[in-house]
Amino acid sequence: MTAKIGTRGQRGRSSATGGVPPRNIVLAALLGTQYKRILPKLEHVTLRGGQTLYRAEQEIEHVYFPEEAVVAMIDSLDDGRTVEVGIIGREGIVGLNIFLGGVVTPDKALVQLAGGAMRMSAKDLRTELRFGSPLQLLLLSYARTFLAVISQSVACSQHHGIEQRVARLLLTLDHYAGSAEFSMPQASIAALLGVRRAGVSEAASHLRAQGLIAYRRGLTGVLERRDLEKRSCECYRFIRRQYAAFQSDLPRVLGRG
Amino acid sequence: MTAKIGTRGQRGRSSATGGVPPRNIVLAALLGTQYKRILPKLEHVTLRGGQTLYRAEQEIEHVYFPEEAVVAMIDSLDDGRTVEVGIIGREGIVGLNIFLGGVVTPDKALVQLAGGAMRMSAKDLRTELRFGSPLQLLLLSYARTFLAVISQSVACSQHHGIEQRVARLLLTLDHYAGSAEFSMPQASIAALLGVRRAGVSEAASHLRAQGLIAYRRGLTGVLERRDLEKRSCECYRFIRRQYAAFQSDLPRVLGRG
DNA sequence: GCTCATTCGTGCGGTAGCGGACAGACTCGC
DNA sequence: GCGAGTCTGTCCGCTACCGCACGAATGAGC
Repeated sequence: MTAKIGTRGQRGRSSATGGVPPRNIVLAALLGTQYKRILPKLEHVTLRGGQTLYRAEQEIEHVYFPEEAVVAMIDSLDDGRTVEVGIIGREGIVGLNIFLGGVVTPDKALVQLAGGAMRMSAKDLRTELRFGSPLQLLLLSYARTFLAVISQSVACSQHHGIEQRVARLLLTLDHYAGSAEFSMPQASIAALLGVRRAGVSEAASHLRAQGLIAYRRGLTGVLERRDLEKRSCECYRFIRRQYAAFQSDLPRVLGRG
Repeated sequence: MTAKIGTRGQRGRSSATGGVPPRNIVLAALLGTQYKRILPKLEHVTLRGGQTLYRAEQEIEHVYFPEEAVVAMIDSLDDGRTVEVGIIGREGIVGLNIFLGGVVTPDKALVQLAGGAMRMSAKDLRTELRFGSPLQLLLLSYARTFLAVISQSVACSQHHGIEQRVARLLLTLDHYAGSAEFSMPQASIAALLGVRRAGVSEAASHLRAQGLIAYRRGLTGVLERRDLEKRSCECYRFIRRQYAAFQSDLPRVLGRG
């Protein structure tokens, strides 16, 4: 039952100085259009797990284009209870609100899985957006995707049980994780789902008993994606479909950039 | 206990042919900029309660700028269970996805309170957006507001009880309703919150017992806003704050249109 | 090898909300 | 005035999850 859990793998990181194609797919989509111009404004950073990128209601300084890193957008209530409203990996952008004309973020952004990301200052992004076209359209399209995903999250937290949601989350993290295992203690899962850690414990041990996942002391891995998807709620597939549509729609969106 | 509930009031409606300032605040914000040009493309319609404006995954034909009408965006799961992800009245727009470059809507749009709305064809909106500036910025800002609201909805459905959420919903409807009472059977409330009607029945009779609301046979009215707000979750205030910020931010947003 | 912080399993009583169901009350149409 | 349809109140057993709490296992640091 401890299969596959051991030393964690970490892939090499790309350089910001060109040559290597960007790992973040939003940036990759800009290859051949704006990418060369914005490249100097991009900076490569390594995000640590647990790092807070944004605090709620605070001014945003940078937008992030994750590579291996995975970031959660988290909404906190007055009494301190939390819930995740979106998981962002190499298919997305952290800092959508800047693009949407805002200055602050309503949510907290917390790094879930350590790894590399490219970032750009909010100021540069605003300047860049004046040049308009490709980046603008891309971000509009991403906003649409994100809106659909978060909308599904409302239904998910209303109607789906803990075990299904744990399965969904682990599938999502596994999808973005560069390695077979990733660091994710049950307490973090509980905070993301907005439930008790004890509830996560029960769900996780149940999934482990069926051989779908493996974990020990915060190191978690998905063993059987297919079967785990069956245990997950429809939301995982829904979200994947949204991101797939986002990507396959890019040619149309950027068509006459 | 049946105070104030009787014949329902309905205010007069504005004409699309100019003169009268628009009742939808997004349109109103365009006065002096784009409004005159887009006016001929706007059409006044009266929306019936229960009317479906969009079905999920269906192509959007019109965007709506509600006046007295109130529309709910509803997410449905495979098993038919539903939940509301946003209530849109005269402060908003139905059809954000078109603006965001989409063609279809992920959610269903269902008219909750009958009333007037202006509408524009999706095609005209797309054309209009090419001219850019004011409308574009306005919609970006609205998208940001909507994102914050829906994000709070996730936390709300995860952490708040039925009674609090019923209070929140009724406050919201009352805010948009032109009349003191509005038509809203418990079954509809239950569908919006994604809970059993029986649960709504208990919550509502509890609130009524305290004299905060009144209702009979689908006709509901808020009697004591202040006290009802205390019974509601923080989400109501949060949402009001977002919309207030949206409005007070309009000068900045449109500043150099 | 021992210590200590972290992580995980588990148990208990309590509760909110579920699914299903039914009866009473009201209202509209005829 | 009557029947049909709608809306609301309520009841049942049941499950999922809560809040709280404690002990055991693990692994990292010394």
